[in-house]
Amino acid sequence: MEIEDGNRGRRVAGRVAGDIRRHNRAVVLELVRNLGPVSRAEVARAARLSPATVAEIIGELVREGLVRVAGEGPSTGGRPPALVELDPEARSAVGLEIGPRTLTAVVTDLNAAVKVRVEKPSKMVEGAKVTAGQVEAIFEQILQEVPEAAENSLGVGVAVPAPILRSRGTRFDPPSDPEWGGLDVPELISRKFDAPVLVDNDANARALGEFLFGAGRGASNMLYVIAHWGVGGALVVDGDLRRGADGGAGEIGHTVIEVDGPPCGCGGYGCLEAFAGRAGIARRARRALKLAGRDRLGGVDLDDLKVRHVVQAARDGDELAARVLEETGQYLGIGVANAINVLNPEVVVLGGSTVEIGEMVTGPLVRVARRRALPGMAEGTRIVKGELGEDAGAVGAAALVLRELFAVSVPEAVRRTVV
Amino acid sequence: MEIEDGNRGRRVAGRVAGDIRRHNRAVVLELVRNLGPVSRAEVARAARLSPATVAEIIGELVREGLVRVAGEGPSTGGRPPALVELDPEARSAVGLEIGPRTLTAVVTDLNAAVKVRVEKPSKMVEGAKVTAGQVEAIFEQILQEVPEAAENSLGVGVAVPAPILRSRGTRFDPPSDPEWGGLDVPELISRKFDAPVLVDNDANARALGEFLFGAGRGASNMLYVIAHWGVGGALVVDGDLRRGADGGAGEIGHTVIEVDGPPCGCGGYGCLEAFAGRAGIARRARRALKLAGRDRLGGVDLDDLKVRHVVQAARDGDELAARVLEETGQYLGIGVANAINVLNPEVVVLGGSTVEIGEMVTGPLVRVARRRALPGMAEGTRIVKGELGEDAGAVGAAALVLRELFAVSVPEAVRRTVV
DNA sequence: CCCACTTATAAAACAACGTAAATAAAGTCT
DNA sequence: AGACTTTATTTACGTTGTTTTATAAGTGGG
Repeated sequence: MEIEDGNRGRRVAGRVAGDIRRHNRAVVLELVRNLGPVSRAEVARAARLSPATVAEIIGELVREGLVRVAGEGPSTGGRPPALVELDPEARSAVGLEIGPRTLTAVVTDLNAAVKVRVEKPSKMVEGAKVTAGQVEAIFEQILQEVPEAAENSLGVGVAVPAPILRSRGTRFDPPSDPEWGGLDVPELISRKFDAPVLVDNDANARALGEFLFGAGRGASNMLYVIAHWGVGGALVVDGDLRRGADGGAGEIGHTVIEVDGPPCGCGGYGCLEAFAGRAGIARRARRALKLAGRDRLGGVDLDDLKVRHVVQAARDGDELAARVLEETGQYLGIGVANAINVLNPEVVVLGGSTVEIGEMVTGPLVRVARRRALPGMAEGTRIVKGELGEDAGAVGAAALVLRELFAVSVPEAVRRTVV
Repeated sequence: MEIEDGNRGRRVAGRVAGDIRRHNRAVVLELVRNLGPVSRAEVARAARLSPATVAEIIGELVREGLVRVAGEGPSTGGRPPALVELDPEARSAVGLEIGPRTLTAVVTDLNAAVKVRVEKPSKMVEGAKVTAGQVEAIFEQILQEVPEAAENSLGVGVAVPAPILRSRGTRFDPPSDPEWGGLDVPELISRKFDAPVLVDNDANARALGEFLFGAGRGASNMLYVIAHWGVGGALVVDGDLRRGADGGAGEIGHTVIEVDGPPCGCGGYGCLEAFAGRAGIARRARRALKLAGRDRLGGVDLDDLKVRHVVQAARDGDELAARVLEETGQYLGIGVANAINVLNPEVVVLGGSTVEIGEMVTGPLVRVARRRALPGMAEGTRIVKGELGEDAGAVGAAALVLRELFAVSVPEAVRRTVV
């Protein structure tokens, strides 16, 4: 119900009765989801709505199958409540993560629990055509394993490793690969799978997943940080994922933490990613080894050194390697501290392979983030690892769809929907 | 209508019919304000509401005196429209800025135009008692000059140079002065002036002023930066001022831009403020002079060197001083670039005395901000000086009150209101 | 064991709000 | 002069949530 008008870009629109109903329906559904088996009366209290209204909405949800009765609760001095809960099997959602080397798709229930998982190798460097073929193959396989997937599904969410800017379309061109040639993801998927398609970048999708179903549940302000090949992020401000003016918000990886720092892949200098991205970690490791007069690490030549070798060496007790990882955490901690100062979130959720390295990285990360944030600012901030695990990208993509059901706030204006 | 509930901190609340009316009233009033003399029909189109609804709401606003008819517009082939516009004189607002050395109060109309201005010197170092007395004196003077101020006023906004955290009260204790002793601003003002009082920190107030009445008008995403004694900021995200989880959002001044940089007043190292705050500028100037083997600048001894001496020297052609100011702009530009990457705003508004130095600072600031933001990110971002001038703080404080009238989105949960 | 008291749920009367359609008002255009 | 257009107002109506009332189904004291 929000529109763009001539008012210099500000969105202003009136509301009608249907908007109230949509809002209250989402509020009730979200409360039923979160409070587990719960009585209508308690939902009414939590939502600040009258019992009558809540009863009617829940009746509607029960008729639609989204909510089911779940026995009777204990009496607290009166008639015992009839409990209701979300029926997670009522509908499903599909999430597809297009990674640089792999395609991962999941079919989830309404709790974002993975029910079917399909993975196919597909290196992006092989071009858009090849990836398109693999995407089609994935959806064929999904339909084979779950023939009713399309009808039962709320839609398909897609996470792509590139910004989805308002000023461009759903066509997806990774910035790292100018030869790619463009891939109109919704168009492609709608050929095989008859459901709405929503596309967003992978950091936003993961953030949304953690916000709705993972470590950020219940927070109003959340910062998500993903440290993988690059370093990215996404923001939840006052209860909703925020994309900024053009959809590019959250790019914490290219904030400068060293004015005259090393060059970064983005063309700048001293970006966080130049220190704590994969390439940056390897670069620092090589430099440290050279300074120490060593030309090998755990049997690997300097020129072939990858992050996994550094991790292995650190686990095997190599102190230099351990220090490189510690510094990685420290750099990330500074980036996180900076973002905490700007956003003052109540929770920071960390994801990505660099975080998965473990305590060697996250320990210093958390310590430095707390120490270098403005005193008082980070005290109330939890800094935790994501809960969505290895399939966070695909599950987050599914969350793009599930959000439509649960999100209380008005959905974003930028929705890339086909059919 | 938003409440805190047990749902792990997330705010969820149902809406009722009255919420619709409140929302639509604000939408209509905001459109009338922004579109100047405008017909009911045009407002209806812009608001996506039916002509009937808009007519009724405007009738209500006219009866209340907030809106008045302003002649007739030209016919476009049919009945000529009766134009309506905001009557800025209908009500007033009071804004008080408590600065480190000065108290400034303004009485404004509904367009935030200053009608009365009262200033009193009051150094915060003299303690809360003295300041309290001066605040009372200011309101006495206001009531003397405009006896009807209290009845006519929507309320009093107060901007204080300290974070207003949700976790603390309205009691205001500047972090720089532990001896201060606390000042309950709403309580104090309500002794003299019978109107609601809203308190926020100065950066938030200024940002709100620029957003509603100044350089940020019409934007949805805005970053405000104030470079004065320190460096601060505030955020508008998706059409509303955002304060973060605890009210501390926007502290751009203490983001780290140099991992091993110079110590900052906050206890950290390499913060933006350590380079571009007043103390940082003076420190860099002294250091540059020493390196150049000079012990004076424009007749001033190194130990007494203040920013104003650097500015004077630069204006008089001193190249070293000019370079110090250029670097100040560059450091600020890096901080702005970092925030642009995280927030992707459509406009950055600059304020504070350091920005007022002029092109010598803002030129490099804008250039560096554009160059060091992620490619593509800053292209659509305007970077401009604030439009509210010298009284931006006090006018912004008044905006805290005016916002209640115009703000379309739900008002923040944290309102410090007395009476 | 019964009766007063709670608590939960359902149903009916009611009030607020916006819309659609009809009507009136006041112009333009051929 | 007559058809058409645009703006504004009035009226009937539908949606939505609330309040009130009734009903169901427990608890607890005497």
